[in-house]
Amino acid sequence: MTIITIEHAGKYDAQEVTIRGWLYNLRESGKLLFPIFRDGTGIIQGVCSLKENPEAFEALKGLTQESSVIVTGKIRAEQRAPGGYEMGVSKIQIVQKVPEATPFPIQLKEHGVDFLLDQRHLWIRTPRQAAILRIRAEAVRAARSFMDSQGYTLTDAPIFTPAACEGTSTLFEVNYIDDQKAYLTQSGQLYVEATAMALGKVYTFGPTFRAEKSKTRRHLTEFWMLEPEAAYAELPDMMDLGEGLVSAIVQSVVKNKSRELETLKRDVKKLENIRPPFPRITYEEAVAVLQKHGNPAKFGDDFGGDEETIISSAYDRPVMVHHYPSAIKAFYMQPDAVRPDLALSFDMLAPEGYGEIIGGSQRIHDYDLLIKRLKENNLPEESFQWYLDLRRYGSVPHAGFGLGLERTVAWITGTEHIREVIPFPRMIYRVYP
RNA sequence: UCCCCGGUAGCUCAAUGGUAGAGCAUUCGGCUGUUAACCGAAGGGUUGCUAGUUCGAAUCUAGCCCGGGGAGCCA
Repeated sequence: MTIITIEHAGKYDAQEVTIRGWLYNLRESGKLLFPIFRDGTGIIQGVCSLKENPEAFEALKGLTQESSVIVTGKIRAEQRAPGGYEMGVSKIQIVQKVPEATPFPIQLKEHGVDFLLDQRHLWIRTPRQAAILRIRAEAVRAARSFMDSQGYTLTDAPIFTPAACEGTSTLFEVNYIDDQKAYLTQSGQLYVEATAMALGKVYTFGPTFRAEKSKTRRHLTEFWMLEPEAAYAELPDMMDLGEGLVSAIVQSVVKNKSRELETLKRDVKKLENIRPPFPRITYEEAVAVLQKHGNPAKFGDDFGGDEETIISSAYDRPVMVHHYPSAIKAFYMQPDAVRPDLALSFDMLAPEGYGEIIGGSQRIHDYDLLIKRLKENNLPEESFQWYLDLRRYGSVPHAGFGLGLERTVAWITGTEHIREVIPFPRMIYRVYP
């Protein structure tokens, strides 16, 4: 018997096949049953009549939602079935029946966020969540593939770090061995600067941790970040790389995950536009745009969610804002040669109000300037000795950025909150399941 | 840390000072083309916790607990 996945059911019209999955729903109509099966790749309606298949009918009748089943039957085109195909069930094997006393908690109806997050391990079985996770996987695959194609080498940064990478955000402290303290990384950037001096063009892609007490739809305490870094690269090189990377991710999802985008009812037209070149405006131009919209922003302010939305909604693709004031940016960013009060930095803002998905910059490569900035920011010089070494031994101009995977996937999938685009979100006050 | 909102049956919600209810889910019965099927019946409650006001509190007050949205910070 041919075992198939539901996504390919249409190719087996009029053939008898076997599907291994779960009972998604069951409608009973007297001597006729309409089970809906899912197998992770999609859902398909089955039909089973008492008259034609009494054995299968009795096994299926009253079966509980999410019971695991192996079903065999003939696939046929059927207008009345969701998806256009249905299976005439002739044989069913129940792998495990969900007990009536403990029915599957997630019904085919609206549920509250709190409940769903407590049931996250089961919530991911629903078609919408499964589609999002498949798109996330495609985004990761496309991102790696693009970086590799551009000659970047993956050099993973450590997750345990001795001290703050940027000195600003709150860190998760962990007990290391023998009473030593260590911290969970909040960015692989400093390490990737080191590997860039070793290998030229590199990136790291892994989880990062922020103990900030942020409670917004754009924040997780554990999220994934892709951080390229290239020796001899300058700010415009990174803006080129960023728009190439984001375009590659989006186009790859559009091309290979159209079924999932359809499940999510995402407007694909908006994604098809996402191709280079992306608009680029300076920070000062962005402030002028904000003021024109009646926003009280002035030079020297950092942008919040409202500001990002105003700026990004003027474009149909991500916009890159560059040359922010040094005062509101990280200590390691290289000042502009002509306007030393501005940093060679850029943020990429996603359309439709999804906010910042990339933050990047050219890094300070001069030893004395870096020392000065460490002091200005009250950062302990001794913790940064290895980082300063990079400026002692053949320092070169270099640049990089960090791309937030969840924010990018939230935008691509049109998901309201980024907690839905990671299998098990870690948020302030929520580390279960 | 601050501001706002919420917590009633397994789930989604109603009841605004006077007997705690509906739909879904579960159980039982009915139905041969259902689309979160439908129809009939049953079981299911320490109204987040504590104290107070009151003849009487899900409802009013205070404190606490647990969530959600946003700000700041950031990806």
